[in-house]
Amino acid sequence: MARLSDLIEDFIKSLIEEADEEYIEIKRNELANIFNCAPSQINYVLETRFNLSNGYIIESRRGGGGYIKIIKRPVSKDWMSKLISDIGDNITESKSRLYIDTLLEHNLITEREAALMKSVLNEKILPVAQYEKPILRAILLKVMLAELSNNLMKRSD
Amino acid sequence: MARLSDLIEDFIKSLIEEADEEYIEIKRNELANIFNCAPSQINYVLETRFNLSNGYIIESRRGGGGYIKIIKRPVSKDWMSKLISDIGDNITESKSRLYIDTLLEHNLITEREAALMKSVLNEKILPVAQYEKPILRAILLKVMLAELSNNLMKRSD
DNA sequence: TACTTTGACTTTCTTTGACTTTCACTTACT
DNA sequence: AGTAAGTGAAAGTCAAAGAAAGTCAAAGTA
Repeated sequence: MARLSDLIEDFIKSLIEEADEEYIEIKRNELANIFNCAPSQINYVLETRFNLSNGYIIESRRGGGGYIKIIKRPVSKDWMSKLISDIGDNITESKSRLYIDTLLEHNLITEREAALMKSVLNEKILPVAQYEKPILRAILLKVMLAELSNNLMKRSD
Repeated sequence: MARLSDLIEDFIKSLIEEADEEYIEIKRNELANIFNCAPSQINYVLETRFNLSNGYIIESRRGGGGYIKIIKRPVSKDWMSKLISDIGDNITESKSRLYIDTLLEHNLITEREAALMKSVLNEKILPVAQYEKPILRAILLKVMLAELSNNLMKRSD
């Protein structure tokens, strides 16, 4: 007996497949309606199947005209995915700077982009406990790399 | 389906686009009439999409012959530092996206930079407790803006 | 035991409408 | 003629209603 969550997962993936772009927008209630389930079930599916480590980014808005946008980041099969898995769950500031400098050296990002990325990874500004900083930094770096991956891949192969 | 506020926003922006000057004058009631909405809806759009932080100034007059003047003003380093202080110590994701869109509109950043910035502010990826997200987001946004403003300064004449 | 499903409650954003304030123009009074 | 009061035409304010999505924990299931 297929789990509901799996059906919803497949459905969303096929929507993305059919779409011209690498993302789709859904209405949570509509989707819940199609599958005749609680709206919060959709959130569960998104959290468990469409999170960053699965290569997806979610954006949403509440209120009238609200929506959920599911963006696919094809980070799986190229060097970028290796980068991302290399980073792991935590990373020091100096290591993360090295990654960024490498991208810069290969002209994959601009000086300003590098500066922007570094600014956010700065040890001093991260407002969390000492031991959590490398964890937070790893997530921030990964999400930025994922964001860039689309663009970078197009140029690099 | 599409938010009424967004339609009105787009309409106003295209009016400014077409205008010879960097401003337009509207009649609140006429505009409300075009969109078949309550006049105060116009105020809502102005407050949320055409405020100072978004790079616009509003001037108006009541009474007979009244009008609303919407002025698009060039954003500068001064504007940026004002924005930084306006942000305060917490901010929602949608507000922060609006600010980034403003930078983009005024050609202070590229599409890729905008995407990069938005990615780290994403509600779903910030790995901290719910109530801390707006706080962390404010810090990240401000540090990136500061970095940009630095960078712009170097370049600028 | 871990994963899934459900539902009550919360938060965010938008839309509407009743009421208020301001302004230009007219009318009335000295 | 000059001022004061009245009138109607704007725009402003604010709170309530509406429309989504988010959260969290309890209950169900494999």
